[in-house]
Amino acid sequence: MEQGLGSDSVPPSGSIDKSRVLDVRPLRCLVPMFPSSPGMGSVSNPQATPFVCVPPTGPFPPGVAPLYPFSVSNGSHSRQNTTPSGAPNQPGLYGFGNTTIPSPVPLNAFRTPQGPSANGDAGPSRKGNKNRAMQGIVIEDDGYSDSQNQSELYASGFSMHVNDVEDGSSGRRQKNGGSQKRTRRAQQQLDSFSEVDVDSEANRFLTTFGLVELDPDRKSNGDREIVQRILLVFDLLRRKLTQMEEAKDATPGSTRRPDLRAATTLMTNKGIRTNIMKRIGHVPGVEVGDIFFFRMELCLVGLHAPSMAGIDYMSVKLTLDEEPLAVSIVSSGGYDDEGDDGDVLIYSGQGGVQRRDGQMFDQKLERGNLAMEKSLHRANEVRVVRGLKDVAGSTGKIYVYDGVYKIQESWTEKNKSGCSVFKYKLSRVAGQPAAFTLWKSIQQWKGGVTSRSGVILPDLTSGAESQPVSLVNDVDDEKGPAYFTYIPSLKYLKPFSSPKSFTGCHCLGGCQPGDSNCPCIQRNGGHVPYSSIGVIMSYKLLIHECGLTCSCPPNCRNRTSQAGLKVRLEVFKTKDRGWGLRSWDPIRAGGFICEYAGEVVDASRVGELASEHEDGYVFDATRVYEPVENVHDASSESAKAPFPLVISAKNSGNVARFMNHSCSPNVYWLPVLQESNNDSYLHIAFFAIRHIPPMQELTFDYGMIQSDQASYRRKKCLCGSAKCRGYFY
DNA sequence: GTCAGATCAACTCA
DNA sequence: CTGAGTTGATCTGA
Repeated sequence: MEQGLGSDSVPPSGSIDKSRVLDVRPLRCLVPMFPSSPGMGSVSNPQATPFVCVPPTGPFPPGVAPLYPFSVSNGSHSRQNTTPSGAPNQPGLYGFGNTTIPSPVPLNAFRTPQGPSANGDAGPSRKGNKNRAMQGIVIEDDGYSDSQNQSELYASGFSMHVNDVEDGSSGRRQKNGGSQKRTRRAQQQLDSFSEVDVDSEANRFLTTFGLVELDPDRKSNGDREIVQRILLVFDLLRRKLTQMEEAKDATPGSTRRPDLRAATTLMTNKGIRTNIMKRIGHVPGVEVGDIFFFRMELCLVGLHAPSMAGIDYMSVKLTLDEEPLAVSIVSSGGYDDEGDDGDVLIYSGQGGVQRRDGQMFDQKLERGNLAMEKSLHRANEVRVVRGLKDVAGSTGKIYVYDGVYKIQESWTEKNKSGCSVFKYKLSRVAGQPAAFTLWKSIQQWKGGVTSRSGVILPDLTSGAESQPVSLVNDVDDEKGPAYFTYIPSLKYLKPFSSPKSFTGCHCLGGCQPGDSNCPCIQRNGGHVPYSSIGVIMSYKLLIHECGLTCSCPPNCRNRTSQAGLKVRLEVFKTKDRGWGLRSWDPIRAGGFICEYAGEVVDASRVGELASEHEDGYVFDATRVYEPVENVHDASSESAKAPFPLVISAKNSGNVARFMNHSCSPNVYWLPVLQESNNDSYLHIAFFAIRHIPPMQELTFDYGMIQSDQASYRRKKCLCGSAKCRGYFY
């Protein structure tokens, strides 16, 4: 039987003839009769179809049902009486809020205030299985907080037994119990490393970041904090698993998927995810412009649930019937989506491709395509995630949340193989911060097509770095910071001396993960601390990089911080905090950004530096750092450099001297030690805490001073974060 | 009608 | 370029 259609609304035949659904003509000529949609009438073509669209709020013209003809029942015209007009609306949430449709009654009409909903009496037509009903509804806190529904929720796959370690060895808790697929998979995992290892790693991160018990409310509805923490734990776990894979099996051909493994561990085994309640419109905790590097990340934070499919949709109870509405799409260019000026997107429907042999056939008006069609008529907001090629050169993709769009029209086209494909034209809802268009602008700046406005110097390093660093002021008249000499790395007059001699490694081709004989890898606990693209793989107190006496080449993975800038940076004038630093390129969580260059200050001279401290051009590794729960894992309680390194960047330094303080930073530093014979050179390297979208200011926590000088060095903090301490040093 | 398990589709990712 | 791999929706049968 069909789902989601009440017996009272089924046509005389007694069941829905699917072919009729699929044969519905492309609905491009259907135009919603929303009173305030001028211009849309121009595409109207009344003769093509007997269907008439009506405002979701009604009133419905006589004989016209709000839904598709095949679900019309005799009593349809009386349905408006059944919608609770007094129900509190959430303007914006459904995308109708500030437009011409003041009251999104149909979309939230299904939300029942209290008990009755638990018994499923939301309407006689409530069919479909429980999952469907539950996922189809945007729920207010009171709607689903009763215990029955919560137990239903967990029964549908969200385990609460987060500490259930003994379960780990036997594989994941899953619906399809002992299928061969799973056994084979479990065997493969045993071959690499055991589920127990993964589980304990996951538990470690979850404990550190306070996610062991994720309360149901925050699973249903996220916030910025929980979204960032979940993404952080995901990426830490993913990197850890990658590192473990590499150590076990150095052959690059092995197709393992740490991203999937990490996501499954968190979502399925631990129930760590948020915004699992699908909704129309923005997702709490995810901001326009946020970037992601894996599809599973979209899934974890509830931005886009399907792990592969491009269209996410939900069932919404509009009147007595449920209908699918699109909630989000991922545009990855896989179906040659074309023609967009940044605010308009032409999106292709899904399906039409045989996955095995790539054979094409006509797309059908079902699933996501049907939901898109419905959303066109309902004019609800659809989240758009743009998939872009990673400019950093690696094969991966970057996903940018570009905010909400509305579907303007739809039609079908014949593709190259002669099969029909659905097309949807979406345009961006106005008033949202630039996201995708910003990326396009940056591409043009880089290509020299258009120039960045307010550029004072195209490259303030004068070629000292491998990448230019622009100096930009589009805020006021200031022509630049006080004069200084640009040097790309830290200048030592005299190295620290280490007690025991170190002669270095002999890895002529660079230190390779899994090479247990390499002394540099040994010093790093058996792992190369960086990935092949310069991402720090796990959080340590200290990184041992290869030094002067190592035989490996300069491009050795274990010399990442010596290799210079990886991203295109600019020094810019902030509104109220002097000069700051930001990046044109996206930066992955853990990505190396730069070191802190300058002159090493003799410890005995530190006292003389008061004025430089005033200027903020001093880096002091001897400061006390608050436990940075968002950065360091539990084993690294307080970061303390092994040597009392103090750096002055007043007279000479690099881009790092422009990085401002924030109490909620997106960058952190680690001490990096390069040893040769009895000499120790300590450097300070900066890494991204989380994914950083282009043009977001880079900031780190300057740390605390524990001395009597503290009080007069104290400065008012303008970082503006919710967790701001109010001052910094 | 409900539920669990199986199957299927999907703009992945290395 | 190929294939192992995931989630969520849908289907099936008891």
